[in-house]
Amino acid sequence: MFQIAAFARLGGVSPKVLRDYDELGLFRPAWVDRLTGYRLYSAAQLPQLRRILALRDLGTGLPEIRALVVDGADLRAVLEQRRAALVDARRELDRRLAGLGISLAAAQEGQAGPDVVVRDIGGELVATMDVARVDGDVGRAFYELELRIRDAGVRAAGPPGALVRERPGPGMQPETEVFVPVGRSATGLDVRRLPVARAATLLHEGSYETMAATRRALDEWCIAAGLRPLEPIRLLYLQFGAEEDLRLPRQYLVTRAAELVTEIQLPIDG
Amino acid sequence: MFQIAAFARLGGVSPKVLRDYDELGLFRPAWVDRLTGYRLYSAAQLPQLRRILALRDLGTGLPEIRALVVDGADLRAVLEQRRAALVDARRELDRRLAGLGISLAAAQEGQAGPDVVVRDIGGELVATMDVARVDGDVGRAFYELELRIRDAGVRAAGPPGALVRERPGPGMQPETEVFVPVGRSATGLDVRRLPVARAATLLHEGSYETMAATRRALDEWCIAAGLRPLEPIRLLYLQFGAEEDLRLPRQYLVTRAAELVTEIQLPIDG
DNA sequence: ATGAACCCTCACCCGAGGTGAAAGTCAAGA
DNA sequence: TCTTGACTTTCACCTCGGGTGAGGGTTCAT
Repeated sequence: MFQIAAFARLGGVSPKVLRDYDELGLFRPAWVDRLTGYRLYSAAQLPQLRRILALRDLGTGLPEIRALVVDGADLRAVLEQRRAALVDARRELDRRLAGLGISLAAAQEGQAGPDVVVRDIGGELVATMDVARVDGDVGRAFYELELRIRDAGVRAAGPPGALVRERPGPGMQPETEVFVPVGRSATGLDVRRLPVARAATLLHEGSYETMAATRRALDEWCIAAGLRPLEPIRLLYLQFGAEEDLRLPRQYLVTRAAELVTEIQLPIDG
Repeated sequence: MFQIAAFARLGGVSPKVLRDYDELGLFRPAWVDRLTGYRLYSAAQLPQLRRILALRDLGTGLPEIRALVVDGADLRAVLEQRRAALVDARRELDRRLAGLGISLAAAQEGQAGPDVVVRDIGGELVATMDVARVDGDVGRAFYELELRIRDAGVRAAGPPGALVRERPGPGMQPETEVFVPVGRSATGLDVRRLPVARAATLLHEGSYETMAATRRALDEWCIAAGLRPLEPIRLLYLQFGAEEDLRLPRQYLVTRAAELVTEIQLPIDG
């Protein structure tokens, strides 16, 4: 029989871990001295501890390990699930490393890399208007859309945006649809829910005239990260200049071009 | 200006995170209402938040992010360090996935996979004896070594083991050296410190006659995990049968072959 | 005036342990 | 027999990056 420190050394863990596992009912000592409370472990217990540690290294939670080791739950199901989780983690890791490479290359030249954030977007209820309906004039499309929203007695619930299909087909012009988040549907409005999607997002600061460069940087980032960009992309006008009678919440208005903030959201596959 | 919930949505975080970052001094709202305590954020702050989130996604700790973003520490050094950490994590992840593949294949056939644990070993002070000095008789080598240790007035500090060079050279026989951990050096003993190394470890239960199969399983595991095994391997006799007058701590003694426990430690590269 | 949707602080919870205090146990050596 | 040092025990509190909920204040539209 081994005292706790000796056994912990054999297992490659700390005594505290063994005491915690004892308390959790996950791994109990072979013998506990009634008088002193000393925990004593046998060498035959070591393989069992090793199994627990192997599962733990796979990222299995302690309660789940207990279900497996103590209650005899289905090992294969858990292993399959752990594999899926590890594969996901690996993909995520690869993406981070690729982005890091770009940031480091930029840092080499004293610049800052693009702060791309991959996250889930969408799910908002929005009122939409196709820009083609007003001769391709985005500004006027927003104006008309706001007018309609006001007429319908609805309030904008967030910053406005646009869905852009950059390559709707060979030789075709980009198709743009503008939208404004709304709280509820109403007659006279084209209201639908934006699909939820995973997207690589990058902020563009300043004039819209320099946005193409930011758009390209996002594309390059995605390609480096091994992500396949999808259509349509989304633009979110987080801070924009507009006529006062666009009845958007005041907070999105700004006058100086340098203060414009636009988010480019590039949906990705997987 | 945005209230906290709206700004949190734009950043893709929860309001609690923004409040925590404020308290940490990591990211403060552009304006705080004196009367109500309401935090108000500007769109111009969003890029800064995104930078923080990008660093966080790389696994940078919040205090370190603060050093970078608030105190203007050296970004490149941190990025390099993060890259090293991520590369390490990726290697670890690949290893776990490979081991998981073996376990799943075994589970497919209703068996249990080998519970290989990769960890750092070594660093102990040991008294050694070359088995060649007693005509290759391992049992006798242990006996002689124990005798010497006793004569030197030293106590064994742990289970005995062996260093085995399985392929010392083309056409050569394995070379074995036995050792016993000791607390201190003494005259008449060959005492040295075992080198610290990263090793894939696997327990073998039962008779020594079936140990070769366990040894092979460990080798296969390493190859699948893309690890290069090194020499010499270490065997640790965690529970063994021996004559009573080997003055090892009583706890390592056992009589029945089924209760023998031996750890095979295969040093690996990286 | 009232309800809904915000906001504030404060306190506690999670996992998987690390750290340290106060006190008990045990074996070897003087 | 006494001391010393290396063990052990329990208990409580800390870590990190948040989540959750209570209790109470504010703002806005109806």
